[in-house]
Amino acid sequence: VASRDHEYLRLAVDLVILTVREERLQLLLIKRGKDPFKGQDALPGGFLRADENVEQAAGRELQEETQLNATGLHLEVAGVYSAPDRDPRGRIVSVAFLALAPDLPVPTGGSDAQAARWEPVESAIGKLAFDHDRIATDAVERARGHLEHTTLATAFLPEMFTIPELRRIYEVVWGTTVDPRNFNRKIANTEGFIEPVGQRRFQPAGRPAALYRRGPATDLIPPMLRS
Amino acid sequence: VASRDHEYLRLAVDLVILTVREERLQLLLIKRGKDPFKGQDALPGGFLRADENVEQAAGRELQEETQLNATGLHLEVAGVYSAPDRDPRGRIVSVAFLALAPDLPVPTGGSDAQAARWEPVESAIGKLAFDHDRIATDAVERARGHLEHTTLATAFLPEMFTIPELRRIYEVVWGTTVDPRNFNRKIANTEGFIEPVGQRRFQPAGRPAALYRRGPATDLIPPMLRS
DNA sequence: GCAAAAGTGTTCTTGGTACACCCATGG
DNA sequence: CCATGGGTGTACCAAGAACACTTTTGC
Repeated sequence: VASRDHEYLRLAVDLVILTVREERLQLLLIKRGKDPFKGQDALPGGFLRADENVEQAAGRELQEETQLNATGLHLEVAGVYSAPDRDPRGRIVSVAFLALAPDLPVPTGGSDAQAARWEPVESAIGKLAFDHDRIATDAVERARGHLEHTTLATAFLPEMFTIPELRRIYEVVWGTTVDPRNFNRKIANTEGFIEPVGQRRFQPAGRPAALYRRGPATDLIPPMLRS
Repeated sequence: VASRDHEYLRLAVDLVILTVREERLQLLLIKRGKDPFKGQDALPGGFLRADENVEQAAGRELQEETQLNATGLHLEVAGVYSAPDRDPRGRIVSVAFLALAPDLPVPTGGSDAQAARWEPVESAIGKLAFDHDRIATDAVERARGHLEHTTLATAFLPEMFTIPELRRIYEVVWGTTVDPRNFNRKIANTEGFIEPVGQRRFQPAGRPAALYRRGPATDLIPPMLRS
């Protein structure tokens, strides 16, 4: 492992996959199948291979450990964690990725993991293996900021969605309330955020909501600030 | 070097150090003293050592290669570059750092580097070694965005500065003009951005400008948008 | 008709933009 | 007094906040 100055090391990717499910912000966790931390909850992840970059490694690990398909999922680097003693197995530096996913079917366990499941962020953070509590905390805060300045909130929703559903994403992720009347006009006035699909969604009660899909815009100008 | 799946590798840090100098945004470059790319311009940087994290490695390399002191300099991770063939010496993944520095004395060459110097970003980018053109381009855009949402513009200035000097930072980094009258009130109304020091700076002509120092605020709310 | 939820209009206020004007210095 | 640049005041307008009201469904 070591050479001059211990400069050879292994590079891991760890994934913070968030979704909004049952009106709560939830985090994808696996139960570790091996030591160290066997049986404890952790972020999905794994080691970089010789023929891939970190983005490809993140997509592959997501598929292997959770059966989720990474195509179409927004995956971005959220941080680098490199404390020399962060992993008892030796010198391992981790590149953390953040992804926002729609409310997908509960994932099943894959190769290295005994089981994968969604858990609300408040109860998940505080009991994770390695330095994953810190990684998850940082990534969640990054996701909250993204909603202010980008159109990424739609990544939490399926292909077609209503404006009230989009608003609830903001409320759940931020833990605040958002005025439905003002939200509607804000979204409608932002060119390219959403595009009408010409259908409506019927519900148990109340007026049906119009359906939309994602538009081409990525930045939200002016930003939507948390109150 | 290689083990199963070539999973052992070396981790480098590369530094994008920006300053505003002679009314232009400039980038700190070194001329490479060794192959590969010997004699070509590149970003300062080097390998992670066994007993340090990437932030410490970035500060150490900055000191070694450019004699600049990293204490007090804002250093942040700006990206991870991990294409398998990005370095002809083998599998090397690089963590890019961004730093904003005041107009410091021209640095002298250090250990690995034959010479270090400032060069305007427009002429520097396009001729750098490795994938450093890409790294520098990404980091410069990140710095431009920081000025909109944070108070980091003051990092380009010495401890005491005037409001017109701060305004020129925005103009130079963004390549736009900013109305001096409106800029003054915008800054003054942002609690904690700057604090008056009670002195004035005399100049060849015109009314002396009041001196300020950085305040405790880090975020700029509401943001200062580029026109 | 009534409850429930979607969606519109209206007012108020805040903050950005544009620009006229005044202030403080050196020569 | 004039040139030069720093700094203030004011009028206008766009966008956010608060909230009354209308629309469209199921029962």
